Amino acid sequence: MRLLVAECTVTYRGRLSAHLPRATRLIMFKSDGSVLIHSDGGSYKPLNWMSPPCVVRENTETAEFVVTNKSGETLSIEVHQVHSDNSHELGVDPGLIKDGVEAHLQILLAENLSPLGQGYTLVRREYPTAIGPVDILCKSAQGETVAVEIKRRGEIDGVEQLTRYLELLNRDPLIAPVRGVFAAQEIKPQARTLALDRGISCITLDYEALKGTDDSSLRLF
Amino acid sequence: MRLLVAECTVTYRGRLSAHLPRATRLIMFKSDGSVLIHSDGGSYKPLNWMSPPCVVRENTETAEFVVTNKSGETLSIEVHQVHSDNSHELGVDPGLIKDGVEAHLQILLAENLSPLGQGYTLVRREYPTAIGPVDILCKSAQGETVAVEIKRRGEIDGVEQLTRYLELLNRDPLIAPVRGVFAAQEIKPQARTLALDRGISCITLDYEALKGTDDSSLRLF
DNA sequence: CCGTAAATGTCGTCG
DNA sequence: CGACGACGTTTACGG
Repeated sequence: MRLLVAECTVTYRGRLSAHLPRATRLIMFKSDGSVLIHSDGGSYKPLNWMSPPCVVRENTETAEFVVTNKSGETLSIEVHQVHSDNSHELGVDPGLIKDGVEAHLQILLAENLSPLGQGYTLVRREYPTAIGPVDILCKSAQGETVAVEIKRRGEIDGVEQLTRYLELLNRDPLIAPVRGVFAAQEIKPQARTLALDRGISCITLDYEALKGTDDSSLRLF
Repeated sequence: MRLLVAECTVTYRGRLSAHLPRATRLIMFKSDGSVLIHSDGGSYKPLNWMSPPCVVRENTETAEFVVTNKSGETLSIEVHQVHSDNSHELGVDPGLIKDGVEAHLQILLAENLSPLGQGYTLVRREYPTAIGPVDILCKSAQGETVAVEIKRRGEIDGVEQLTRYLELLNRDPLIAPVRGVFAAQEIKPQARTLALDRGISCITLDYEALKGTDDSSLRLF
């Protein structure tokens, strides 16, 4: 990894055009060819960048870098003044371990359907359909089939997604009628309104409470 | 901006939990308090990070950094061995200039509706409804009202969005019936199929051609 | 390689 | 400050 702190001017041409006027920035060259240009603020997103796979060509005469990828996108970096230029050998990273994403909510809810109500039984998780898998398919105490869509944050998109599944499932006379449940840690008002308008019920999930009922906790770290 | 290249172990606890085993990485401390941890590969997204506003507390005894934000999320960085540690004064960045995003497509199409067909007239751009603004509302040569949804890349979500607008607009007897047009630089096959199934027509837009018809080109850089 | 869905999404805008 | 949609979304996963 090469870290170049320099006054520079940058232009990207590709899916759109973007230009950075002359200023001092950090230019990060990663060993896979990717390049990131960071200012001293903002969030993790660089001002400008090129994702791998790509090739860096350095012109030492003109102090210009041109980074290109296969689709013909280019990132041109004109270096006016170098403040610092250091390279480091970092090696391959062992990578990130995560816990608490949607997949975990799905596993925990499938193991314990009680947030849905009494007497629910699991048909299967990731129930396959022609337009993608339904997160959880189960049956209520009364024997109704119930499709559950799980989100960390419940927004309109998720309701639309569940609606498409329900439409398809209800065309199958073997399992119709199917009722929909929208389950999320947090449900936005507009999503709740749309769901209820379509006869889909909403429940909010408590990840910590779900994890408390799980006998296989403390697995990751 | 402080650039620390070091062997480290990192743990994030917040919306989820995430852990990075011991390895050599770049730790970037920005002047607004934000912290980014990068490996020597992958794309622009750091392995782990904390977004501003947040506070960094350094414990020089234990060689540990703890970064906290208002919501109580924490990022703990345990430093085992320092390879390099440099700070730089970068100043405020003048920021990025962009050209070619959806807003430009919308402006250009509103100025010249000919891609829709002959004799179309603009009612207004960003036509307000209760569930959000319709990109372009116009009338055909035959006097039909037409709602246009513009995307750079046309996918299913965009068709769903236009469908919701059409449903709402068609409830208003003053402007009903309203026909839908899905316009994008590129339309995914599944989105096209869904649109046509719902009686929505699809057109692909050529940004360069649209810009060619625009008298106010070459404004940005 | 395409297509879909998730994301500690982030970022802008508008109320 | 929340809601909502765009993003050079990126990233992971499945066919």
